Amino acid sequence: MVRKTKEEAEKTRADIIRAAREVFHEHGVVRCSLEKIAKAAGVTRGAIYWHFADKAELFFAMREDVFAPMIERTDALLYDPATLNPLDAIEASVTEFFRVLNESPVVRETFEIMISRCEYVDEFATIEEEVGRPAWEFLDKIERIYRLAAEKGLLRAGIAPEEAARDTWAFTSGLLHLTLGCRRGTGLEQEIPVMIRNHMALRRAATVTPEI
Amino acid sequence: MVRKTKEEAEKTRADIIRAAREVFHEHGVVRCSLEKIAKAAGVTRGAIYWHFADKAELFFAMREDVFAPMIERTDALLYDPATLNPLDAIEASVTEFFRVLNESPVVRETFEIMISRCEYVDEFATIEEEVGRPAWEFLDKIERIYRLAAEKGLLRAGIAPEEAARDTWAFTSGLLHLTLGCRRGTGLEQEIPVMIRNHMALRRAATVTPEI
DNA sequence: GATTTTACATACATTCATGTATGTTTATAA
DNA sequence: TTATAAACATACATGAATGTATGTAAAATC
Repeated sequence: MVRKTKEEAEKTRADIIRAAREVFHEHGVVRCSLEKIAKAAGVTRGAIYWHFADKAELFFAMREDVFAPMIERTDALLYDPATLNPLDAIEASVTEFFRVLNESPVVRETFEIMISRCEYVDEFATIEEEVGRPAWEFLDKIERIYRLAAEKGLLRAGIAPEEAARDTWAFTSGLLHLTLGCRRGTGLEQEIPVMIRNHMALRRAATVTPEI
Repeated sequence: MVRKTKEEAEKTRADIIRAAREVFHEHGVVRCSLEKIAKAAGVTRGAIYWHFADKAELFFAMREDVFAPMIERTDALLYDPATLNPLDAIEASVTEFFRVLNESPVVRETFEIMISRCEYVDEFATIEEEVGRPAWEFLDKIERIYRLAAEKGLLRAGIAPEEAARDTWAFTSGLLHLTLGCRRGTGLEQEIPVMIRNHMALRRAATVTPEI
């Protein structure tokens, strides 16, 4: 059999993306061949060229597969109307991001590929812009939220919202790179929630702890 | 003429490293060919294979060329006995790091290559460990310094030295990745010293500002 | 001054990856 | 029911890139 139904074709596409992730992660995006990906997916290169124009497009599809739900998920926490303190929203969103990152191998592998297994040159140079965009959007988002917190008097006195936003932005990005770059087992993963909590605590306005 | 004097050979080696940096930066470490580097250096592949075993060794030599002086430079500020407040030492060291990064094209290109133009797989997987090592050593260094600051009562009350170290560590790493990842001209570079200053200011113990 | 290396250049063999062109079968629409 | 086109597999042409083997001329050594 050669011609498949639409569902079967979709499964083939998904198989290719899954195989691409595995092979990209093990051998690098530029270095690996489409032949290797095809074999890992149980198809031939013909199938890959049917579903994707080239390796760059396959890479982008693989990324989108993970990125879109991830952003949706963290944004939901960032903008959750039930959260009264905006700083709690930031803390919850960032914490959730790293929780998923550490618990989902697919997500983790995808980020590892993007950060340390891809050369952003030539056709991939334009992709770098795309890959980096969420980070820049995150800066805008938390800046607005920090401003909100400031208006509510929940941001520590003496800290400007823009300043807090850039600091948290750098902190988050650094945490991401360091936790991915490190060999597993240094125990950094367990510390992350505490680090985030401490980071945010520094920015919270002093409150009177209620006596019981 | 074929056989060169030792100084000429050293110049050839330096030329190759310089060319490698250019080509790595433009076309990626894995993707580019040694032929391209050879041409950019005005030699043949024979010369490269004479001076270096393979591309990985050339990459490593290029990195070391920039890394070693950089670490020496920042460590000098970090451990400067003339600096009374340890937090000043951290601030000076980090600020200097980013100053050099932004003012020296060679340094900047080298970091850009290591961060976004190299796939750390196969032979390069071991190199990743080396590339990441300074970051981990930096964590140890500033942790000790923050502890010193705490002993002197210069660290803000309520912050543990280890906690401060990890936070600054992530902040610095994030700043590096964000400033390199961004297209030039967003003006982030100018903001960096201020960001560092603000970051450190948050960690300084409250002092009585002397009245004049 | 003869010999040995050094510091490369040149040539060669091999391997591999890409893109496209061309089948081939079958779901699907008419 | 037949024509069309989807969903691939196969085959081919092409173009690198790598590593090594070999050549070679001048510097260094003796």
